[in-house]
Amino acid sequence: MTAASELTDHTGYWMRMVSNAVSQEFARKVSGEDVTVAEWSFMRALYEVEPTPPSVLAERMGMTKGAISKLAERLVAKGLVERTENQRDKRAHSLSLTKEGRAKIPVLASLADKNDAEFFGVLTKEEHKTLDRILRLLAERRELKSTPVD
Amino acid sequence: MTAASELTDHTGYWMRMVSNAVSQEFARKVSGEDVTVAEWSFMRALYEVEPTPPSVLAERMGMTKGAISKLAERLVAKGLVERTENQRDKRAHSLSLTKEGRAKIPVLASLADKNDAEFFGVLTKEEHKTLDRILRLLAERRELKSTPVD
DNA sequence: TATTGTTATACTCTATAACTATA
DNA sequence: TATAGTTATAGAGTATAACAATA
Repeated sequence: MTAASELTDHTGYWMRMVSNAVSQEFARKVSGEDVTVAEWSFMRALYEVEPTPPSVLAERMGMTKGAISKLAERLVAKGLVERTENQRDKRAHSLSLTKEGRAKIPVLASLADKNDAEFFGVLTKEEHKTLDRILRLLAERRELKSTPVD
Repeated sequence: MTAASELTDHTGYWMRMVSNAVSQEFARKVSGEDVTVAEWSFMRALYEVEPTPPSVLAERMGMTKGAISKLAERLVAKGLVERTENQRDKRAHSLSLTKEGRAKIPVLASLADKNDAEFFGVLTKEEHKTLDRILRLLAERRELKSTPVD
């Protein structure tokens, strides 16, 4: 096994390349809705769940509290997310989508559908399903073992 | 088909999540070698190929000329990449790895192996192979149809 | 004029670390 | 002291656009 052959075998390399292309194109699509990819991701994580504290969101999304804070601030400013105080612990609060935020989800989801179709449409149904299953498996594993230092 | 069920079906969403986690961890690993993820990707693209003009590299990597220029500058400063003039066309030049750059490749590749093992080791051999094949297929397709505007 | 590449500028994403307020 | 969250700072990554040199 030479260095050269190893070089063709890095899944992470190809994943980054593909993921970047998908995200870049998706960014173009959602920019018309005045939303960024990270914002969509954040809103999605809040869809159809109970109001969620920043700390929980950070763990779920694999981001630091600081990053969550910044994103939340932007989304609150845009009127898409709101904070609700925690009566028991005045340090804490929870985040949830506003009515407008919820209303925007289907629009963004349909853009995501379109983007998925563009990029993954070349795959057979079977391949696409497999890819999806594997990615979710990996995402779940990640959640179990790693959130960046804060 | 409700909005809720669509929401579980975005491959791009999961891919971004997994890819970011993989890249972040890999960034930590290569930082000890004073190299970033994008730099590794760049160096990799130059490994075992003819000296390559920035424009070709940009297309191959799905990046703009400007981004390539900036990366190249940094790698030249680090002594890992060098420019060779083009005698026929004085506007143009080609990029290639220096001796030190080439020497660094196996080290970085072994870190990439380790990172891959950490993240994709949970998969069966068959799943891993399938994932790899699909990603490459998608990467090739991307190259055919899209390079960002410049 | 068209093309190769660089430079200037700006913005997103995200981290680390210091800090504030509350517990 | 410990914890929840914010803020300050910084750097990677990458785009767009204006530019310079050469063709």
